[in-house]
Amino acid sequence: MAERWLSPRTAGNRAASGARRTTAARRSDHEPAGLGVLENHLGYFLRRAQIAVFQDFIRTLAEIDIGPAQYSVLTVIGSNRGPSQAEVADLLGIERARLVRMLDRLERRGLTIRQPSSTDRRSHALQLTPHGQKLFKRAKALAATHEARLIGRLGAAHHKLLLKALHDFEL
Amino acid sequence: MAERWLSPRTAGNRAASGARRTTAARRSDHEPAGLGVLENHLGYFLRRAQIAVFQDFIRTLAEIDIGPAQYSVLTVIGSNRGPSQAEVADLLGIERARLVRMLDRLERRGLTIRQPSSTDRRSHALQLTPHGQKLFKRAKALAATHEARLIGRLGAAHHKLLLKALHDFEL
DNA sequence: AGACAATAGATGTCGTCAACAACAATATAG
DNA sequence: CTATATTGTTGTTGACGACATCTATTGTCT
Repeated sequence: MAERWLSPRTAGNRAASGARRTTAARRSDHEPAGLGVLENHLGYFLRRAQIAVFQDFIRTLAEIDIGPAQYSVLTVIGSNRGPSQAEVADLLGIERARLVRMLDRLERRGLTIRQPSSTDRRSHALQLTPHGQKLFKRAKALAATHEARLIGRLGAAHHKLLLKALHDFEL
Repeated sequence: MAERWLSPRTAGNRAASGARRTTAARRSDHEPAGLGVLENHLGYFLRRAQIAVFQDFIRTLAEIDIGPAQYSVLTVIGSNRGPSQAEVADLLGIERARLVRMLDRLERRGLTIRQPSSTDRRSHALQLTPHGQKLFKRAKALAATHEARLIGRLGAAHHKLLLKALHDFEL
């Protein structure tokens, strides 16, 4: 079951939309509600950073209706020659059953196809369609815009530091 | 709609369980499947780090069946005097409707209660029950174990650096 | 060569998530 | 006093995450 720290949402939060102060904001007139020990948990801040970044990504790619998960799958398919579903699922760390359903939706949108493997009749060689390639090209450009915005906000050095620190992250 | 980068899972991955190499592993004998441009996306690595940390948290607190979301809610309720649902939802950045259902489940477990507010008949003052306080105490101890393990893995300096970098994260 | 094990992909199912909508009761603003 | 906003709740939807089970096919072992 997916679990997550709950954390303050970013763009689109109710507090941002309402003109009046929220109850929480009013409360801080006397005794601000606090996060307690959550302040010391890396997981909590990882989650909220992830939410913030994902929301910016989703907003940025909204015009082509591609979310982070779809982008990951398109990227792996587009970067490898006819990978199998097992390979894609393994690489991205998702259940094969889940990938089946994602591919179903991508196929319905005409973005990817399942080609019979020439060497293993159980397998498919996944490919982007011409339409999928075109859309993926646009997705990459938009994703680059999103990442540039992150870099702008964090600073190039900070962004690089985070990328490196998280890249080597292992438990 | 919840979105996420897909990324390699950590503990419990199929590759870890099977004795034989996976298709992806075999493939690397000739042409390793790659992540493509995902390698350069902060969001991708944020997601996989978050997944790794959450899974360790969930394993660590499995004995008391408390996930990150429940822990967050219990922490805010336990750290504030009779907060309202609106306050808790605002602070944690979740929809009020969602908190209602979470509180329903926590109440069913006998961990929290909704006291009528003395000042606002629309509101509840949320509280941990004695059982909830006891369980929350145990949860804090287990969460500290989880965090200590993170610190052990990352190194205290690295952990602190990440915590600070993510703490100030804003989009 | 044949039996058995493993793999690839698919479908079913369940509880929960995330989000949106709509509503009633109550508080606040004017 | 009336209009607007807030609090909490219920309903609903598509997707997620996970597990189970199945068929077709390939690989391994004897």
